[in-house]
Amino acid sequence: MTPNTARRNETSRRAILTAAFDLLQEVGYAKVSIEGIATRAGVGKQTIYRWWPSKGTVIFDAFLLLSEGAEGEPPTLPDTGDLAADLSLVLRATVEEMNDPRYEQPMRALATEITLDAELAAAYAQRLDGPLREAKRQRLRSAQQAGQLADDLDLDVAVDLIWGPVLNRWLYRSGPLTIEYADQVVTTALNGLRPRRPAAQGMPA
Amino acid sequence: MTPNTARRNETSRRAILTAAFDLLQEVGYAKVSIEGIATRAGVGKQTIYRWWPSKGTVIFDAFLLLSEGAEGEPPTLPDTGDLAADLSLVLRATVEEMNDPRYEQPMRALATEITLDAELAAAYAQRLDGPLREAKRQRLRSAQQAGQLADDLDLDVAVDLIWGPVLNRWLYRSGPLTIEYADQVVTTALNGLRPRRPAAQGMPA
Amino acid sequence: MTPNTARRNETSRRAILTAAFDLLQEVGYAKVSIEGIATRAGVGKQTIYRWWPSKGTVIFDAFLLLSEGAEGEPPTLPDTGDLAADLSLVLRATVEEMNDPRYEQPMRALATEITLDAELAAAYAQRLDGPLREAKRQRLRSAQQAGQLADDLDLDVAVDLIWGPVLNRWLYRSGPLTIEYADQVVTTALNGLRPRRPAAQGMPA
Amino acid sequence: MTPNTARRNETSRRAILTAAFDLLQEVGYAKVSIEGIATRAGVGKQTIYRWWPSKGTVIFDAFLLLSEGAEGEPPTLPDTGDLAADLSLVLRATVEEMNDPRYEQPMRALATEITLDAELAAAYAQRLDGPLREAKRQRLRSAQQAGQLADDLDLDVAVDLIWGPVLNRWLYRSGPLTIEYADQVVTTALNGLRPRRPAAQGMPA
DNA sequence: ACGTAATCGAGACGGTACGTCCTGTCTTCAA
DNA sequence: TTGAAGACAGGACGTACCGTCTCGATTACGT
Repeated sequence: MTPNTARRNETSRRAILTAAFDLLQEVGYAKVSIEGIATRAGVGKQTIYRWWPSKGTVIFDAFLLLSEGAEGEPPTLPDTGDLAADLSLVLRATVEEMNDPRYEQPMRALATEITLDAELAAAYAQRLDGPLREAKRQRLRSAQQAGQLADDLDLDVAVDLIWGPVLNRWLYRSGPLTIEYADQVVTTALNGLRPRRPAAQGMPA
Repeated sequence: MTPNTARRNETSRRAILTAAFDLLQEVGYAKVSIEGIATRAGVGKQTIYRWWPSKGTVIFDAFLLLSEGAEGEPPTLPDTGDLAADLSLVLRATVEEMNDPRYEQPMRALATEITLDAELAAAYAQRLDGPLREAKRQRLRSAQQAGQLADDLDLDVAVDLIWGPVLNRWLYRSGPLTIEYADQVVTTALNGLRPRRPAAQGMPA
Repeated sequence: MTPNTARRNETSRRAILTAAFDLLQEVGYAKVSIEGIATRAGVGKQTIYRWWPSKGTVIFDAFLLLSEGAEGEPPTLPDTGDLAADLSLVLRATVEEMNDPRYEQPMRALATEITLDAELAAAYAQRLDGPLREAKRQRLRSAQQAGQLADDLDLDVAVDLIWGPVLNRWLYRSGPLTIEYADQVVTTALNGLRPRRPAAQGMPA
Repeated sequence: MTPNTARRNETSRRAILTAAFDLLQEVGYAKVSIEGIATRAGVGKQTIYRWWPSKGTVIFDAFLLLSEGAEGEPPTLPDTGDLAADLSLVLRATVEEMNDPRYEQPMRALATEITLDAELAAAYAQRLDGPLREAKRQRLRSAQQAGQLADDLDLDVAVDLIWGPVLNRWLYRSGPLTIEYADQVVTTALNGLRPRRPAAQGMPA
């Protein structure tokens, strides 16, 4: 039933994923069709249907292909000891990527597919977001061990608190997604909404 | 050119929006078509195309119809003086709505449309999310004035910090969306990620 | 279920049938597709599928359209009193039509469809061949009444005996299909295979 | 270039031809595909494409295989001296074969291919119909020499006159194909359409 | 109250894409 | 080297919808 992966044509695979990504960028998610991807990739439609069950999985794999180059070495976040600065650096980069016209359309397409398809969401959580999220958690853990974060802090919640607002503002376009906003999120998340006595801030590393 | 709204058939309008919402719930966004909505509503296709420019706006209006009942009195958040408790109450309700099978599919459909269509996102920000967001801001402002929140806090960032993680976890299914999670987000957002001297908690500055 | 014939677009109908006939002639039956007919006719595929259940019925109707001009007055065979001459005239015309490159491919296509589809064969017998066959029968009946044909002759068998060999030689290409052959068939059918005393032949009209 | 016939796998060849014939019978010409034949025969597609240039030639060879058993001794028609009786016998058998559900679909498929493909028609005339037609001619020649048929009779025309009507009625389903019809054709062909003095019948010239 | 003009349900139309089946070619691997 | 297996580019299938259009039949106005 499942086709023999061993015989798979790697050239066609890459052509399909590249075509899919490029088309997303050029014409936008709504106008991308399997037929269009096949034509652009110089491939028969059946070759797509043989290996991918849905348009969403093609898009997903297109992103996987992008990140394949960096495979081997798992991603890490910078760790200078200054947590706020490190987080700011990373979050600013995220914001810039989200504003990059080359990635915006494809990323929105991926987000859409994940929103609608639970299976894809699981795959995303495991294969695309997984390593990155682990790096984020790791950076926070390091800070926690240095006494810069609360001992009882749930690191997953912490990650959500920092990256959630940014991702959300991007998806819903609920406001300008700027570097300043990123910094505000970092600061506010670190300090909390409540008033804070100055003495409590800026503990030495 | 623009159709005369005065002559619009209100019965058809409601039938279309109800049919759209019901179909989203029953068959999911991907399988909902204008044609299907028209048939289900017992309406000609042209009647839809005459009044709505896209499927997304139909879905949007279907949500507007839902919230029409509560029109007149703008929404407010509870204000018992205990900010954490009030936020927890509201966020728990949000979580429960997101987990309600009656609303999940339609809400995901709306989120999808907003993600892909900037115009729709603006309409959403203004007409659907606007009043609610103002209520959230208002509750926080009230707390701020009572000295429970930092003076220099940007209330929009604060709203994002509280609701962003939840909305995000729901969209991406990046983890279980429970009442406990809602509470954790509230607590962590209020206190911040940094260690906080116990004495400093819940005390006016 | 059946579409409303009243709303049918007559222009499209003629374009489809003309395109079908022309394509048969130009590229041959095997390479004619519904898709090709639709494109050539400048018509959506659905417009063909809406009104015709199969490629065969389209081809059939294309022939019907051709003979629509002559509708009204039923066809008749010439009746000069000289049966052999009249039959020869008609059969020669048939042979020439079969050898006409404009009609050969379409006629072979129609023959093929009739061979494979009993329903189409019935439609052919009734609507396309029917009037013509009646005319043939009528000419023979006239001769029979004039004492030129056997009293107990079954006219349907007689028609088959004259036209069957020609049609068959055309279909199977079992030999050259010439005017001489047509005449031979007429003479042989009229006289029979058996030897015939000269006196029996050439009865005065 | 041309595959080496010596190395050909006879088992596969028979499996293919048998599968083709069986499929024609079971699902009809329109639904038979090379792919289907290969699967049914337990054979790779390439094995078919290697040895046959078209679906028509496969079908043709399937019929050849059927008549292979009788190879060696060329077919003959019965010759009791009573021509009418002998022809009736043979034509009745033909009619029965045409009405046999086991052969009808395959024979229609073969007829279709011959109608559309001149090369195949030539192969048919030579290899499948050839010997049989020669037998028919031979029987008539024998009768002619016995003075039962006209001296100047063209035997090919005579064969067409007898078998043409039957084959035609079968292909076009223009009427019931019965034993009675077969007999009528024989009688009418022998006697001709013209009136015949009773005394002249069955008498040597 | 009455024409008249817009809206309505209905659905045909030219199209695009779907997901499937098949064609004829090619490659891989076992015998 | 042949053959079974099956991937490949490509073309057509028959279906579902798109957004536009045309058809009467209401329907609500403005006179």
